[in-house]
Amino acid sequence: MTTTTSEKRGTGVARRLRTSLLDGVWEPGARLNEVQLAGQLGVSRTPVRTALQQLAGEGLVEYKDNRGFFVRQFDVADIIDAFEMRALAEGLAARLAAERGLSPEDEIEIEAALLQGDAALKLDDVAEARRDYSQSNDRFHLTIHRAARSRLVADVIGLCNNIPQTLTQNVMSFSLESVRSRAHQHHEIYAAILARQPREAEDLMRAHVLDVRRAVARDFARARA
Amino acid sequence: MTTTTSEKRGTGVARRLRTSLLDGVWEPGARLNEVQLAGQLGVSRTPVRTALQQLAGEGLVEYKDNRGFFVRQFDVADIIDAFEMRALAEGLAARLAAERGLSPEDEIEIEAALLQGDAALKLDDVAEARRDYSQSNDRFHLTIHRAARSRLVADVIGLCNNIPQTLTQNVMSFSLESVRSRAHQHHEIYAAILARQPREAEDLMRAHVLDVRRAVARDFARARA
DNA sequence: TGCCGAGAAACTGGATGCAATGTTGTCATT
DNA sequence: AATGACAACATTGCATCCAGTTTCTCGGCA
Repeated sequence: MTTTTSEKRGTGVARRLRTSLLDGVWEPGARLNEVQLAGQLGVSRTPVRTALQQLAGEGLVEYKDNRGFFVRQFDVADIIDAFEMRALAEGLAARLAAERGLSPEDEIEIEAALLQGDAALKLDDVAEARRDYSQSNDRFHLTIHRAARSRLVADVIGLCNNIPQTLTQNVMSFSLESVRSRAHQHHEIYAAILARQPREAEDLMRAHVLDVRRAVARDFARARA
Repeated sequence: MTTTTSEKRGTGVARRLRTSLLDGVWEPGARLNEVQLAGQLGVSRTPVRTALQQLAGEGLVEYKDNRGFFVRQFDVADIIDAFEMRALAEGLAARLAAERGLSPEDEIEIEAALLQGDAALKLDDVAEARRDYSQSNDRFHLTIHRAARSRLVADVIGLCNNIPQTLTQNVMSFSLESVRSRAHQHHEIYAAILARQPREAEDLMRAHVLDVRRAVARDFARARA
């Protein structure tokens, strides 16, 4: 018996499968049985196939002829590449945002995100601080993606983010201290965008993402030690 | 009655639709009727839907709830953004190729591509020259993508290339002279990769793609005049 | 003439059935 | 005991069918 939350649209199937994939519910390389998934999700094979097709396009699952869908497995190089690509794409997004200018709504949203982030870092409850900061971080970056006004750039960043989530998310939960050390970068990036300085915004954002990459790598190494 | 070339696999449907889309067979924004396409392709709606979903992931068509698939329409900003993104992604590919090194097969392939390109530019028949150079250009870039050994980077470049093809392809057919003026860049990029100089390979490739963008923009403007 | 709405037609979303392909387990042979 | 052939089973690919939504048509009305 399934929960059957009465999703109004088939995309809900893709969303549910995506979160399961990102949460690492299935082993990397595992075969995804359509009838089994259909049973678990309370729908027929058709929407399951639709969702899997979509997720294959996002790079989360792989398709093999006449054999169906398998959970994509990532290695260390994939994660490194994803950060490199993300640094470039987010840098471009920041540059475009600076070139095309922020809408009043975007300004409000970014400033709210920055406030939320600063407040989160002063919290005593570590779990709460992480949750709040993570949310503010998402708001900050998402708003810049929107401000870039480029579907392609947004798609590319989405592609990059789909990849390491499962690893980085866990790893990210370590050093709140290192997060704190990078908090000022968000403010500087915002200032550059506001001042309509595309070159500077791009450089700052690119360096910021690469800093995050470094921090993740460091925490990852520490976790293994 | 359709041609029914007896494709062995459903992916053939996606391939045929993709080429039709890139060739501009349908108006931008046109609705793609599933039963009609199924009839034309000689299959049922199911594989057509599968293909359209895949093409939606590639950004060639758009999906609207309960209304089906529509031909994606691009504007000038989309094309500019695609070149910017492609410059970054191809630059990254060149850097990764320089870092990870070329396989002997890749070396052979690139050198063959360069030879073909040089030969093409000496041909008298302009149409033949264009066709040959275009092919050599594809070989050159595709080999570098492969040498980068990064599925994500290859996917991103694919995303970028899906976008302006229909416009750039036509426009590209203009200035063979401007193509000739950039021919040496391929050699320089290859030299940098061979010499294992990632930074230089990235910079050269990025500049190369942006040069192409400039040339396309110039030819486009000239065509309108 | 132009606008609006009800009903009809067309189309998509999802479920199901069937043929083809892939997988697995058994058993005989060496 | 290992291997290979083969048959039974499981799973996918595609076609078709039905239900819900959208789109079109056409008559009514201002």
